[in-house]
Amino acid sequence: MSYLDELNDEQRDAVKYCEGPLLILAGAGSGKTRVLTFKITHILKQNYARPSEILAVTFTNKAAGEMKERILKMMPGIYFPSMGTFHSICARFLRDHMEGSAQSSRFVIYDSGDCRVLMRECLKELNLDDKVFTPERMSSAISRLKNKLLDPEDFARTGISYDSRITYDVYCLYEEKLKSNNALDFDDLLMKSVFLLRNNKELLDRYSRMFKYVLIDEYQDINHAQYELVLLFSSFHRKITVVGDDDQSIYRFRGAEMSLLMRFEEDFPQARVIKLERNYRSTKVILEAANNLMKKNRVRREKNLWTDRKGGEKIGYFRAVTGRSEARFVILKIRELMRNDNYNYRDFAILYRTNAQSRLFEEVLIQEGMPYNLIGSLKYYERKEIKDLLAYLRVVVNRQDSLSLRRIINVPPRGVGDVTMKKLEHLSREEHIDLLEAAGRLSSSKEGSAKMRAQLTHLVEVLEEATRSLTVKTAGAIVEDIIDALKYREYLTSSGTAEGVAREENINEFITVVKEFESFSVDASLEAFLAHISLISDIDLWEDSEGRINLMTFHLTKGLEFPVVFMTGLEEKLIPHIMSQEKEEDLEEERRLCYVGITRAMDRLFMTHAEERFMRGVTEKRDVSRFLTEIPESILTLYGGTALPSAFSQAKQWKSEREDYCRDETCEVESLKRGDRVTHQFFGVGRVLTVTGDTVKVDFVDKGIKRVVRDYLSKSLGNNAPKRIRFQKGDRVYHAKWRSGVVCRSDEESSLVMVIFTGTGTQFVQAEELSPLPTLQDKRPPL
DNA sequence: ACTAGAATCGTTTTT
DNA sequence: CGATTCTAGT
Repeated sequence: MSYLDELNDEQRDAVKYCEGPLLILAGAGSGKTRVLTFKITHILKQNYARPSEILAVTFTNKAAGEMKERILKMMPGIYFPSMGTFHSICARFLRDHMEGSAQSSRFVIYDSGDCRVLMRECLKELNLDDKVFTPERMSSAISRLKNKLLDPEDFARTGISYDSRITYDVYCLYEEKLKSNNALDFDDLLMKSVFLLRNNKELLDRYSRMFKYVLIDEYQDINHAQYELVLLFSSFHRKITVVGDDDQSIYRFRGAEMSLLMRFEEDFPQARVIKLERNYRSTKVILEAANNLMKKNRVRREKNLWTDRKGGEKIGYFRAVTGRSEARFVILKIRELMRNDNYNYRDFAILYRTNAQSRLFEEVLIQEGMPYNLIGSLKYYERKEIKDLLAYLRVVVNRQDSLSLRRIINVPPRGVGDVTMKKLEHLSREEHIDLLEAAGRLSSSKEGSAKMRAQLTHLVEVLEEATRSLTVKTAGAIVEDIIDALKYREYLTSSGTAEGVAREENINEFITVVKEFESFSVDASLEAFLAHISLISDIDLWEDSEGRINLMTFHLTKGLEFPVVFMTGLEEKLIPHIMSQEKEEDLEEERRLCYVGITRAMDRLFMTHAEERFMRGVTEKRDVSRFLTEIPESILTLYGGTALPSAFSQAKQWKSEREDYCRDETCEVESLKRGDRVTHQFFGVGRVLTVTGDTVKVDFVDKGIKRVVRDYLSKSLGNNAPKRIRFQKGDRVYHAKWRSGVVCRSDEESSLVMVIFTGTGTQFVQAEELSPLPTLQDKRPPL
């Protein structure tokens, strides 16, 4: 059994124990993924079960994919039907078995944006004060209920206060709307699965007998509904393996209950418990920082994470003046490490608490011409034209989806406005027909203009025709049909604007995505495509082999590791976040979040923060995070900054870098003030009006008042005539709004440039709005 | 019905 | 600051 030799004693125990329930308490970096994959391989090799008899739940689809890949390397040709996230497994389960119940198997999955729209409708209908009962608050209240498996009736039995009366009304209406749209939200996927299993003994029997082994990863982050699901699926064989680490529980806000991990032995009294405490990932110094931090938490299992790796570099600490100089420090440090220690871009992770912090890093990275990967800005599916297209497709699959129909009923414009919509809604309610049917009827009546009716008739026909072709055509073919029939391209490009052409490009990209899906998916139907699209997460799309610096939130790093990690924005109000500083449980969760970040680092760790931060238009003073002060001074190395926080006032160790990072702030920045004469590459000569953070408002002689990023200005000494720059295919460019991109086409005549932007896709912009960026070859680390 | 400009508002993490 | 919603005017 050669594969078992690669494991340590505890890991091997965990792999070989297949007789009953098992709890693996796996500290950070202790090789839990390895244990899980080996265990599944072991089960298969020993013929304890077949692949279809194993239920394996991971935290992301990506993790599931990697696990499958690794097992496939050891045992080629295997297919695992039940390996994935709770949500994807449940979606599949419901699609297979919900036929005949309230929501049919053709349901669509509403994302949080869709749910917000739906919730807004509810609140409006109930005439609730939307200052007090905001869609966000009500949504999260209902989400909590669903995670606790309480349907409106269950909830009604538990409380009677005025607020809960309102919640009850909202919940009922919200559910009603979901039902009438034949839609489910994320929480429904879990809750309805549990209800289905509870109410259908035959189904429960079948599934629980089928799953001879149930394995759950990241058990510390499961919520009540998921827990119930685990119990149900494993109820027959009770051969359940869960892996978790209470110190890494960071999803309380979405219902995760750490206590479920804590009480596993009570739920399964005969359970074995195996602790994996040997860390293979990090240096001793990094573990010491992590362990010291976690000692401060009260609610946790005692543990002793250890490594026999030698000490390693001390943790780099940098206190910057502004957010921008913090970013600059990080990027220059990366340069230096690449130069001295042969690191590749992909070895670095820049981590932060909130997505808003990524901006500064992006800006500096762009300036420096360094490639990066921004994870968690899944902008693609948020683009208008893509959402429109998805809305069409949803209606095709599920004509009851009135939310989606409403979105596209007047796109392209068909003369359907508020008045017509009101009529349609009325008709739909009176006649008990869906909205699409109502549109069909109205279009053959005498109501409204003839032109509008003709166009409505066409729309209904196109959609219904697409629905009929569902069984015979692939997703891609249907998408193309609809785009052609509705002249969607023409609609986008008719305005003749650059934006329109860019949107058309995005449509092409979408078609490519659909076709790609067709080629790798077993099921190439439109339904399958829509289901797939709505359940992929940010991290699923991350490709780590690309040779780019990685930017992401602390939350998204779970399960990942990087040779060099930068933890940034370690300030009070950011981490612990201002919203999580009051309650002890919240605070402890923030500390765990910090712990998760620290334990991602393999070789080197840097912790940074800024004295002041520019957010939402104002600059605010910031204090160092209490978590940073919980790390012993003795394992920190202080890099230059303007001052030391009081907690470190004893430390004397200063580095020569100091001057480097201060220069940006004190010299260049300080020197730019109102009245200064400046030159901009494209706008020419002007005078500074105001300086706000990183943005400077300048009154240009030729171009008038514009706001530009400070870095693209230089103090002007003479009358440097601005040159017009020609862009060509392949040039890297920067745009104030869309940020970095690569030139695709350039039209001399109109000075329009087509750019594919990293985050936002294709756009057409005026050449004047672009600044050239150094190509990767040009920009070597400075010596 | 549609549009452009004004006003408002929110401060986190995500399947 | 920036995204979203509201409003007034065509």
